[in-house]
Amino acid sequence: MTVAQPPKRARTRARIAAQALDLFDRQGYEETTVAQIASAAGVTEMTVFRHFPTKERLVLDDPYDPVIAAAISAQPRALAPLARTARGLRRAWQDLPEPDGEQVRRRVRVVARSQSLRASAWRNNADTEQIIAEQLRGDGVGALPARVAASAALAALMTALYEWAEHDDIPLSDVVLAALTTLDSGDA
Amino acid sequence: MTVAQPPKRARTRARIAAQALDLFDRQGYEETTVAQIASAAGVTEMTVFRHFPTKERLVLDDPYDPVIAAAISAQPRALAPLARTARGLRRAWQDLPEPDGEQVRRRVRVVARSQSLRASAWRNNADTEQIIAEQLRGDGVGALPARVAASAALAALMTALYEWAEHDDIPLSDVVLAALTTLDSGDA
DNA sequence: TGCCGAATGTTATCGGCTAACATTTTGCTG
DNA sequence: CAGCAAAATGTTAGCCGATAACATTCGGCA
Repeated sequence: MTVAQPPKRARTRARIAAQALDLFDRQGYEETTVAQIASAAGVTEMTVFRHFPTKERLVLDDPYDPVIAAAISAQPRALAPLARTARGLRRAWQDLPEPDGEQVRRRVRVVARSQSLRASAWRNNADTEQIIAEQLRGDGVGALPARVAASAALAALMTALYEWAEHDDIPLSDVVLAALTTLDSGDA
Repeated sequence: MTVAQPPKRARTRARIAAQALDLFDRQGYEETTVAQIASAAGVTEMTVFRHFPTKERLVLDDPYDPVIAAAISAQPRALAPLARTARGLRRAWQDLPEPDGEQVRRRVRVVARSQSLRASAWRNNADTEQIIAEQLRGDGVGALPARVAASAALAALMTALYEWAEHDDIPLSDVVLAALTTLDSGDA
């Protein structure tokens, strides 16, 4: 067993993540202790940290960056930076698979309800923001407008997600679309 | 001594804040320990926490909310939510006193350089964001567009501040104006 | 089966933060 | 100016998240 990760590690990791999400959703993020999560998953605190570098990471993850950058780059350069970013994000969103409902919603809701987690989510977005900004700059936008457009667009997106998570009846795509339209009223 | 706060408390508080800013600026936020701050201020750790509820609050403060809400409300309702917010913020900014340079710049720079502080700054903004959003809603904007516009505008503002803090030569008002113009290209 | 390395457990420690209680300082009042 | 109550600070103890060093168990393949 020298190379690819065996199933055991993955199973433990999944167990921990599941128990964590469960506890977070039921009692709140701050109110849940890593020790609780560990014992719920039949594991030691130490093991939790070996699978997830921080408590936040039990909830926050993000693999979307490349898709987003590409979609933004594909937008016409004639557009204003913000419009280009908004349309790029809209496009990227369409290309992404609609996530499987309830699971994601619970996750987002946990984040939405913890001030500290929302803050951390922002830190998580810093990477994405930088990638967007760099993409814009490479396409001829100045440094400040690039960063501004990127951060504003991401803020809008996050806000949309949080709003969605708290209202069971709205489809995700509608909310995201509406948010991005608030940034850039033009049609795609 | 039953009523108004005597000068001593204020002096101690100021001493702590000053030493903290100094240490943060020189060695970074994460790298500075509350114990260090305390001892630099000739005081106990406990006392630091009695003056500032958390370490973050040694850097982050914000008294601007009311001005902002008023300025946004004064904008014409015919405008799109984002445009109204951007122009309101621009207006509020003009009404505020230009802060006294270096002191503020150091503070912002400390925040800009710490991912975790930037994240916390966002949490700090949550109040302002809500106030802006409520103002917009009261003026006839839907819930989602209101929140989206508020968060996007604030994100833009913060980004401008960070950019400014890292470049000694640019005047603050220029950066802020440029950022808000990226959101809403129309003239005021 | 026996072995090697991966996965987990132990123990100790650090930094931010809180609570309960003791002590000093402050500045007014007599 | 003496004395007193409240305010300000100190002391001690502890919780929680996180990290490090070292020991132990487990899992699968030769």
